Amino acid sequence: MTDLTTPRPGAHHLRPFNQSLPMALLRAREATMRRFRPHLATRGLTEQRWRVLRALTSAAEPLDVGDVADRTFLLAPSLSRILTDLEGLGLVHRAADPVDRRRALLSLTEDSRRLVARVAPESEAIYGQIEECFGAQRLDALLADLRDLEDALTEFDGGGK
Amino acid sequence: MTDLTTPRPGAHHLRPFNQSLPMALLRAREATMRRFRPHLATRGLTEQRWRVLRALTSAAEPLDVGDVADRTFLLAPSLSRILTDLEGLGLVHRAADPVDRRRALLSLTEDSRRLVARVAPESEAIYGQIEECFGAQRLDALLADLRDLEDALTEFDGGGK
DNA sequence: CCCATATGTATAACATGTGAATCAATAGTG
DNA sequence: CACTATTGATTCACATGTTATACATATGGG
Repeated sequence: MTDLTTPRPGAHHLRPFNQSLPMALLRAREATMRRFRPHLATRGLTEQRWRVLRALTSAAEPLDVGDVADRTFLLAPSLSRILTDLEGLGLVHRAADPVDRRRALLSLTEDSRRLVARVAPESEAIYGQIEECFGAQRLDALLADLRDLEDALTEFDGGGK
Repeated sequence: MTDLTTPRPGAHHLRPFNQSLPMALLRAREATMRRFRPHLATRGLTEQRWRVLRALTSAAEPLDVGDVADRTFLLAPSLSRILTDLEGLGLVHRAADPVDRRRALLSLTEDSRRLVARVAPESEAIYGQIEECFGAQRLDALLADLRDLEDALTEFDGGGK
């Protein structure tokens, strides 16, 4: 039987790449999102739009674009387009910060609050199914490991960015 | 102290979404890929192109497009574009399957074998750094958990797709 | 006050993700 | 053999990811 895991001298070795970390994370995420996407789609929401609404929902004060970018893990160009769309749909209100007019202060509209109130329970129900499938305690442990991994990898990247 | 984790009756509950599984997976993956992307970029490779080359490298026989899609976890439209690019760069050879002329059989060129031979060791070195940061055993455990999660979530999706 | 620099957003350009539609070739059926 | 359904692959349309760039406003010296 051929050994696929041990490097042979003189030959470059590549681990079977189903087992590579980036692929594993990608596959796990895709399996997870497959549960949520159809549900969000029925409300005209994409995953990213939903993330923006959630970030604004959980904030007491209006947030500027940079705040939302950090919390949603969206890059500025993507976020800029998404905000334009959400504003067009009447789900987000944009206003210039009176103190620093470079900043745009973002807040939810009444429509979007109602939308969030409808979507949130269904979304939590799906999350509950996932906890049930995988085990709530295991899921918590996995989340902790993922955070540790992120911290370990980010630590030496220069910290700031 | 405000309880942020228990749903209150009458109010929809949303878990603080840094703690949500999709976000955790996204962040962990991004932290990981930040390590690999600059390295691949110096060779003119994107993450996805590299996945295609790896899939073909690890296969003994030429693969058809569907095989590569499954192994790389790329969707057909993305893969189709990437193959066009890779063919244009002289890194992949496309030939019609003589038996079933719908299929395109894909194989590496000599150029791409040389490229893989140069990139693979550097890529493995980065992987080694990650193992060092996080701990090799912990990493293995994490990979196993991720696979379990994927299996648990996929089990009831209808199996086939 | 003027300038150079830094910072917050937005745009541009290209590659990929995602779902739907298309097209060619094959397989099944009568 | 003709007709239809299915399959492998591509193309289309649109949203997002990613990097580099542009633009406006602020900030900190001279």
